[in-house]
Amino acid sequence: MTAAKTRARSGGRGRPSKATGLDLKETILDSAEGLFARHGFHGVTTRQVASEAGVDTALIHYYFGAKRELFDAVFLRRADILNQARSVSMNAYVETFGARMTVEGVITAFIDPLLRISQEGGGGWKSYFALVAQVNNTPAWGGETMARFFDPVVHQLVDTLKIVRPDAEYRDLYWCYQFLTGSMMLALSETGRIDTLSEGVCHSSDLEAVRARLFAYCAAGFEAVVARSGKT
Amino acid sequence: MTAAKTRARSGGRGRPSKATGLDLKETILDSAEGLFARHGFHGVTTRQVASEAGVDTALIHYYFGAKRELFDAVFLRRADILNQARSVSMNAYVETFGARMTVEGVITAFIDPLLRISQEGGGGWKSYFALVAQVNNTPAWGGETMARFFDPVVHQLVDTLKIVRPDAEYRDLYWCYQFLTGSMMLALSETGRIDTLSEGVCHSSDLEAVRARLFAYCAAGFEAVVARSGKT
DNA sequence: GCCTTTTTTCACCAGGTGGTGAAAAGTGTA
DNA sequence: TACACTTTTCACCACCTGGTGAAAAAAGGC
Repeated sequence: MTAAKTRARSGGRGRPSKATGLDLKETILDSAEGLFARHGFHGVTTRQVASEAGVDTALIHYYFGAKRELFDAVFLRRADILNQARSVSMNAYVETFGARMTVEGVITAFIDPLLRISQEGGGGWKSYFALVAQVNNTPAWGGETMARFFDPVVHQLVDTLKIVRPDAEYRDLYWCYQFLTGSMMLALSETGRIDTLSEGVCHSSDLEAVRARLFAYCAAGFEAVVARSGKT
Repeated sequence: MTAAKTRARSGGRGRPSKATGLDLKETILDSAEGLFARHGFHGVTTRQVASEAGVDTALIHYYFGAKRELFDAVFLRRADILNQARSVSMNAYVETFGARMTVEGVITAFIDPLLRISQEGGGGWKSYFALVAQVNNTPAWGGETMARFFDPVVHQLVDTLKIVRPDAEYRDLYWCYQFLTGSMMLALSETGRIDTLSEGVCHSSDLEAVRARLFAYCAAGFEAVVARSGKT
């Protein structure tokens, strides 16, 4: 519905207004992304996607094949952008600070691109992060899906942290990463839970508040775990 | 299937072996719990639940009504036990340590009951935690569901932390709780992601490893956030 | 034994599901 | 114009969905 209106409105007087081909493909992905993010894979029907995109059901299968392939296409579309942004951010940090790197700096370089993209990248990204958070907590097939798309950049984080704290054990690094990703994904998915929980004091849409706390939180936690492990 | 076999096997030679009434109700809840945990609410059909419980589909509606009510029954069944265990644990900590309480102690009293229950409470609890983790990351209705069942004990945590660090602002406390709950739920849901990510170094089923790190991690993060906020 | 109440099964419904095949409409090229 | 090709629509299928009502079976009270 929404997308259909937008599409019809988009062409002003000059150009032919109807989206076609690749544009329409993109429209379908947008609708699917929003719906999957809100209701999960099984909570969405191809009919709903088609309806919101203002498109016939058969067209979805024409472009993407089965429903699951549509889901993968949604997941894949932004994964590359995300991975590249994080990789660039971390490389830049390493090259700029070299031997003066800190744990908090590395973690910031890892997380901040996501916050910035969520803030500046438009509405689609918020849906996407909610989707990833949901997949991250899906036991059945979430683990492999996450691994398939995001493992390399995580290994880059772990390796960089290992440079900053050479004495740290990999066991600790991986566990700390899991704690970190749990916090980060929940914050990025903006479920609204903190709004009601805090009775209006905090807002899950306030990513600036997240930025002001999450980096320090994770870094301190990391240092504490490493220190405790070394002590034992 | 599984449950049906168990049920048939359970009665040895003496007693009538067939479960009935409340026992059967419990069997249905068990099957539903495991399936919902793995595949989410929409990923499970009442037929699957019935089949795994070795029961007719209509019996599910006879006992629980609509599918959503079955889900709520699953969610509710263990919520009370959970909340009471946590509340008792925190009260005991407060009474035992009084003015000598620490942030890490409070956080441990809040989280450890869940770890212990997951380790000692039998297989159903692991499914249940996976289920809660999934609901926690569901934007559509996860927020209200979590609030409905778990808000009171969270407020107890926040209030206790406020006693330990009276200068801390509530904003910081709530954000730290969100970070904490993200880490905790992901660890408890045992998605298996850390196994593949760490290439066998860590195992998501190793809750002892979680216990050895998560409390210190969260406590240090909390202290860092509070310190940073006070400095500003 | 009989009778009432609860528990369990069976047959079934209206509507929705993912997906397909062929026709139609549109587009570009000559 | 005619032609080949891509994109979009339409009608449709076999199957599954949550849910119901009545009959059957079991359990309990007397």
